[in-house]
Amino acid sequence: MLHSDPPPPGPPEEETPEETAGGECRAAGPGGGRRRTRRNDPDRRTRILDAALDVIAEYGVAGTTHRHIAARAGVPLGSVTYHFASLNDLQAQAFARHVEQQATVFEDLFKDVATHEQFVDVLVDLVHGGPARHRSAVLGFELHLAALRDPGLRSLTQTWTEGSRGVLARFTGLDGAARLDALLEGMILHALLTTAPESREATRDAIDRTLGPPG
Amino acid sequence: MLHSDPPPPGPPEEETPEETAGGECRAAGPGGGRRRTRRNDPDRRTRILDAALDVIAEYGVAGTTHRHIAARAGVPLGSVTYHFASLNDLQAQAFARHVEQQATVFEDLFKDVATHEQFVDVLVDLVHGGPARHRSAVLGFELHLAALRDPGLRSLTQTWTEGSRGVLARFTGLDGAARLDALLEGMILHALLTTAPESREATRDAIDRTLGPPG
Amino acid sequence: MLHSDPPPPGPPEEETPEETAGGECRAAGPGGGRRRTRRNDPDRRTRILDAALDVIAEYGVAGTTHRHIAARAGVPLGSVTYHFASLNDLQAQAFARHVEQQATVFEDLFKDVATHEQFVDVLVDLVHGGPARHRSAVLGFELHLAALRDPGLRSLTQTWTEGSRGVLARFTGLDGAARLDALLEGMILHALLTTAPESREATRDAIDRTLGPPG
Amino acid sequence: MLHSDPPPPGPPEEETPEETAGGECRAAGPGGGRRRTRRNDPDRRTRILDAALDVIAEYGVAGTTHRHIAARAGVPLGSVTYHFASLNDLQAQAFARHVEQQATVFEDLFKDVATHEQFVDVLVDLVHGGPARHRSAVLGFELHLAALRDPGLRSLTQTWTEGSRGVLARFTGLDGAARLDALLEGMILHALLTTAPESREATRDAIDRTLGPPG
DNA sequence: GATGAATGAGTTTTCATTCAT
DNA sequence: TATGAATGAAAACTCATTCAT
Repeated sequence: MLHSDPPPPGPPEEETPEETAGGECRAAGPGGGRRRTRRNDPDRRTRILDAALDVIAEYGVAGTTHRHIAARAGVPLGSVTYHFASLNDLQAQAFARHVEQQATVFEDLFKDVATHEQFVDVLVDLVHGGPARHRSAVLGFELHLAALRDPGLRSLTQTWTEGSRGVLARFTGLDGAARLDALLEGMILHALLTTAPESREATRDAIDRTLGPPG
Repeated sequence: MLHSDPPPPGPPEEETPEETAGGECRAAGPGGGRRRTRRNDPDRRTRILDAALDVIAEYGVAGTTHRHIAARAGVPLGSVTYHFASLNDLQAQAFARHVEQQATVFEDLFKDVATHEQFVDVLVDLVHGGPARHRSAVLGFELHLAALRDPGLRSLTQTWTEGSRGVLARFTGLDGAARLDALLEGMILHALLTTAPESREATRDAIDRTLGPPG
Repeated sequence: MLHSDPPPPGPPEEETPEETAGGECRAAGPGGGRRRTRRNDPDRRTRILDAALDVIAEYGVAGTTHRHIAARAGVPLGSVTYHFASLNDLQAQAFARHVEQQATVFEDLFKDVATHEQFVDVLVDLVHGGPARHRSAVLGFELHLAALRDPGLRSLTQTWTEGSRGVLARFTGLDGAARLDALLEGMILHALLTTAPESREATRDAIDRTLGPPG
Repeated sequence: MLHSDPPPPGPPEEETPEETAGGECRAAGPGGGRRRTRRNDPDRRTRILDAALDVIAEYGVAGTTHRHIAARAGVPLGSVTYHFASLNDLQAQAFARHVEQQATVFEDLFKDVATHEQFVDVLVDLVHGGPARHRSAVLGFELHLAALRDPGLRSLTQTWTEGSRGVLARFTGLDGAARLDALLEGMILHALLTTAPESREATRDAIDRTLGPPG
């Protein structure tokens, strides 16, 4: 449920080239031999996915088109439709990549947390992340909205929620994690939109209450 | 920040009547039947706005088109572009209408609340509102996302937030209202998506902690 | 063939209200009594015509629409369609008004011409009229182009040509007028477009040759 | 400034083929007939440009639409918008092509001119070109009008004017070329519109005076 | 008489997707 | 394998015109 910006799309993790996408209608060439001219741009697929995430974050799902994505990725239009069977497919895979990345990022946030104090500090940072977290926060909400209408995306939101709650639960227990999850989500959304941000103290207070003894 | 469904928008589902009018001036004999074009429809504008909200709720801002809206409102396509200068304009006015309506609805929810018990009950109902609240909840989040990119919509989200916080603050004080607002937002979003809803008790517990003494 | 800007649309010459246009399909009311509520804006018709000429000059025939004209004239859209049966009609009548006005203007230009010297001076002024003549020059060429495709406008161009040649012929004879007419037309067109205008001397030279003894 | 008709644009008049392609991928059995979609059409772009010029000549810039052009070129509508970013763009490129073509045509007219007599003969032919020159003459004036409003087209009219004057100047000197240019322009415009064409002798006379000794 | 509302046709443009190469 | 060309569908929007009031 939390998000921060993914590493720059330089050298990503060399996705397995299982081409589920593209040209699934095409008659297989004679012999189906796997020529390897493709090696010259091995991470184009992931470049496209990252570009798609950029576009979704900037223009919303409504403004996401093959052309925008191709332009952002710096690849020809045909390359996008070649690598992904449909725009829906591409969006789904992009969101999947985002969730995967954010799971790691989120996990790492708490790597060095030893005390409750530190734990809360990290959470407050998360809410007050400012522009640095803008992209990932927006992507998170876009995914939630999209999942509302596309059941195929539900597994992603579920994975995400479970993952982040799992991390939080190590510090709060399962119930506290659920409460915290909701609270953070709401506070991040408001932080994105407000012109008068809450103080860090107010944020900390809200978190403390959620984690403290029942009222 | 809270929402429930507005009254059903008049008689919808009446697909575009496909009126083949035009240029019949010289063909109609003295016995020409009087076609029932242009019914007097004084609140067509608002019907279109309600239809737009329906469409946004169902398909998202991404899937909102003049055609969808016209079909849903039971008016010809040209009628939509006649009443609204652009699709953006229409969306903005629809959201404005939604915010206005929800302000009233939200206010009314607490009209008869006398005790703290009753107050919390209403809040829990809000989160667990089920399909009845689906439409307004979705519209709320769509508006938030849209406002993220269109500064022109910010005043709406601000009005909304201030309004609902104002109502809540009568029971909780300003700070409590802000905390509650965020918490409810997050819980409603999760309630929309989850397949395993939280129990009412868990929801009540979260609310109680947020309103109770600091941890 | 020459043109300069018409007088400001203040008090025009009170066109005869022969409403050939508008609502020709409407069933005449009982008794067809001529109520006189219309007297409150007697020159609205001509205001619309002048606005149409403005729009044609500025945007070309291609950009001429009821809406543009209505906006320019400061009248409601319905008023334009009420006074003129069709857009074509309106354009034709606007061009007719223009030709009529320009005939007068052109005539007046030579009112005080006594010598050949003065005559040529006026012609040179005409070509070098600058922005003051821009509108009428453009309208002249728009009319010519439009008349190329709409034979109904031919009588206007013919009237115009005959009129201006008639005036010129008083100083040059018929043949000279025809030559002069063509030369001026070409020079005016070039003057409209060029960034490096000819000198007045060059213009005068060209006129002199055209009027002088055969080569 | 001069113009004559380009070679006929390939095989026109072949209305849009109404190819109902799309999404047949899963329906075509192993014996599915091989539809002859997408013929290899390397100069479709220029065919569209020529069609655009035809349409402009026939209906004017005002009547030039994607649909008209597509129909005239015998290509589907989408093909026109694929090759040209906007209708303005298309018009500009079409005009550019026209100017380019006419430069050559104009040059060629004078290729074999050896004497002054022959030179004047060619000019008189130009003015009295009749229907054969209609298209290019109209296009010339349409371009001039369009350039009046779109500064981006000014370079075209400038190129054109300079080019034709350059050719004329070889026979007349620069000043004479400018005078001749204007005179011819005006005479061609009048020739297009008049129902009573001037005699060739009158045309020759006007040219002679323009080229002869100053009056 | 005059006009705001209304509408169907048509405009430009965008776009997902297909396919020849 | 990869891509530029191509295309049908549909999007947003414009507009001449009609008509109830």
